[in-house]
Amino acid sequence: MKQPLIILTGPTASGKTALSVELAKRIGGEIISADSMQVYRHMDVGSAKVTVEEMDGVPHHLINVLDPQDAFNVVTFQEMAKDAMEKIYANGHVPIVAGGTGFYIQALLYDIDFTDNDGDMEYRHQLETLASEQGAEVLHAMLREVDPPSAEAIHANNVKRVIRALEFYKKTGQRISEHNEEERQKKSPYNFAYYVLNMDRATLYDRIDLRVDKMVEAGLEEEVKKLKAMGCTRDMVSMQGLGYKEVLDYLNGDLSMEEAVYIIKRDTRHFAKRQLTWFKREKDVTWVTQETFAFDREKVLDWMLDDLKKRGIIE
RNA sequence: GCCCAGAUAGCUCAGUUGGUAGAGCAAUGGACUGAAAAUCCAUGUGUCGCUGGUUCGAUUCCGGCUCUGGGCA
Repeated sequence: MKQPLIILTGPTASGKTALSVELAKRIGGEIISADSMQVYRHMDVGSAKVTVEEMDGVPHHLINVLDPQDAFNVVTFQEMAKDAMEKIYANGHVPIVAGGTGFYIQALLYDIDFTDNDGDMEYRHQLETLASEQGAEVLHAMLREVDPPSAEAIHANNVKRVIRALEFYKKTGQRISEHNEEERQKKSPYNFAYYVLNMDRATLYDRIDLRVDKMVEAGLEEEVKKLKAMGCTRDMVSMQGLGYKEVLDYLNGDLSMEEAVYIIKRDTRHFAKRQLTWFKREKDVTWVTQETFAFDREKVLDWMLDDLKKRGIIE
């Protein structure tokens, strides 16, 4: 018998957080955050982190578990999330994965195998300098030597992914293109429902702009100042978050606050669009268009509960 | 009131020595399997302000008008 798993996602500012808490309360669920920024402590306003009041007594996992100096990636996410799931099942509860990082959701839902090869930082840096000194084409040519299908699929300018493909080959002796092909065939080991919250694009963009303004009012600048004082720098994973890198640039005198806010809004819109592209491609997703429920949370919940029963995920 | 400079894609602007036009940004679509709030790719027709004239042909030259900046009174 497959274990139940509920996924509740959508682009930023689509209302995931509030809905996930309500859903958890109704079905006896616990929440696992699939968010690459809310894992970090001291990063509350910029990551739009759920507050303790908002949690309303519902257990949340993978929130405030790392320091901003710590690295975070899919693999650690997957490990931590699987850990949390075991505990939740042991409690007799249903895990609700809520968060906007599609890649993380995929890794968990299909139990993607990231094999046990460690990231080779030294090799990465070596390739990075090679790329910056001799150009991206050189790296791409190297990849074409060892893994032609990957070279075909990955654009030469996408240095990050070219490096990962090369690193994978070096560490495992296998082509990442073959590995990906195998993983792509996987069926989920869970009895799941994958909800994606969405709404009219213009409405979403308005909400994003409004949310960024609220973040600034809520003290984004102060938060980043503290992080900077703690020694956080742009090269850290945590400081690549939207809102953080821009305010850091502002604090370093490279931008005016006005410019920083403009960029945060713009890039958050771009991000939301990318999230949507990801979910569109993901199979087995159930789209939840907010307009059809007149943006009424109760109505959405009623519909979801009904849908979950039909799927046999809850009783 | 007079003088000068503008008026071209949603925005900022370039350009056509007269043969109906192009960049950046925005926007849209896409990729993604150990950096993913990251990284990367693709897509550019718009009464060239309005109106007369010159011309085979005007967005481009000339006149008038309207609007917007700036300057002088």
